Amino acid sequence: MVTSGKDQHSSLSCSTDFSFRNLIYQVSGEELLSLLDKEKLCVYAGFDPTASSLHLGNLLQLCNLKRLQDYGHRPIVVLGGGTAMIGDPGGKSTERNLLSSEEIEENIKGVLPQLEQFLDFSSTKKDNSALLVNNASWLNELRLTDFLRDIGKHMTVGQMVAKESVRSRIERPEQGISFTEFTYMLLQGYDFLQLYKLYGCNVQLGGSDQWGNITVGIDLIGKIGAAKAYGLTSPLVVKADGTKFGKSEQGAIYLDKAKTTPFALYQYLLRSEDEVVGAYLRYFTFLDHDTILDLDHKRSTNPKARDSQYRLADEVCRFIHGSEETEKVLKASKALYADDVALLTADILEAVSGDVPKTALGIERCKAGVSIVDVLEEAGLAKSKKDARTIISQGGAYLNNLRITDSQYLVKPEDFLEDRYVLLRRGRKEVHLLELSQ
RNA sequence: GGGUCGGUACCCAAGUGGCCAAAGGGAGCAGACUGUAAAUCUGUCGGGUAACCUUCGAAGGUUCGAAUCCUUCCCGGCCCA
Repeated sequence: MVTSGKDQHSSLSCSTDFSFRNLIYQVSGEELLSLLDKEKLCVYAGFDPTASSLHLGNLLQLCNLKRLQDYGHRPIVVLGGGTAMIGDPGGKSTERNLLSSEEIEENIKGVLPQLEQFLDFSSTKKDNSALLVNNASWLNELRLTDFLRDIGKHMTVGQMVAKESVRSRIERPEQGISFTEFTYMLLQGYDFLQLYKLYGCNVQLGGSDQWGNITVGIDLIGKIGAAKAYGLTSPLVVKADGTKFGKSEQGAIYLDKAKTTPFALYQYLLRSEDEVVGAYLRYFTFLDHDTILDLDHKRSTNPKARDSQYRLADEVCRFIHGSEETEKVLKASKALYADDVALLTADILEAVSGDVPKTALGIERCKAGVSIVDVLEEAGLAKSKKDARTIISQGGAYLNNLRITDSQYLVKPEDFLEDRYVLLRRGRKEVHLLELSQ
């Protein structure tokens, strides 16, 4: 289908691009694909502010909105200030703890600027500048009796119970589902209806777990608005072992650099498995098809070079944190993972010191020598002294990229490169900077 | 409310008076091999350098000695009302 040729990308149709990238899991109405190519549509995706930052799990929908904007469609980002009050039962096996409105308010403050950075909201861009709305603005105004008459009347309990998100919870009596969460789909459906009424928006994007909620909206628009609306879901993004993408052992990988450093984000992506990196390149980058196919080819012929992983990490890091930050990360990654100690100049460490967790060590204490075990524990690289000893005895502790094998080792001022920094590392992954202080 | 079965470390799950910090599996962590991948293999996996300390739903009790026996309580499943 997709042939080579340098001019492909610019002339590529929207639906072809989405198909190539394997972004289409379910569509309601096949004609949506041709509409995407022929007309300028208004599309939306929602994000519930359940944390104070977006995370990698949200990235796919953000990229999709951006792609569609690039093809001339108008994206609407719905911030779920209202729906976050209720909690989506989808994807959860047990009842959620409700967030307070203060927490949601805080979360919105964090998420808002992030959303604004990924799409073009400038009004100069003729008619498809992005729009950001908070569904609290209509949901919190909604009167229960009106809602039940106008919306609830159109849905049967049978339909609602049949939705996967609800059924899976009901079938397991020990989990159950509250009426509150049961109602969630109606609120999301109402969102869609509102957006249709206010902005003529008739396409909703989401992950595959959103399908049930999206179809509720489509039904409502059909019944109340007497219009045709569409839904498009993307596949669930998973890692090679089948678990959800975007979670590390420490927790979610956030897009906020205060929560997850650009360095950590870059490293996370760099470690993507061969089996899935091709999919990630399609999902999360804006590279043209030839480049992606070329990377596929290189990966199968010379996997050792890890071209795909490097490119993925680079592209995504640039997209999220910008080029300047990414250059620093590249430099840091190169230096910190080099076996050559000579590369570890204080300059480089200085440059990366913002990207890597850091602990101060007093010079007076240091003169007497500080046990490596204590240092590892204080830096948080080991959760206890025993853990620190274990790691040392197993050969997983490094000081300035040299393996420490003696748990009696004392850290002294001369270990500090140019009297300033010591680079600690646990295993292959976790690095920490020690800074000499007065 | 009655009956009954259960609650063990991050999760699943053995253990039913001393040999139990507690089998086994999974996850995690580290190492080897590699490519900062996967698979595989090895080690580790409550805290403490150690003596030892804290842990088997909670609190008491019996005993030289309790995860294991007794009492009460809390929580969950199933059955009956």
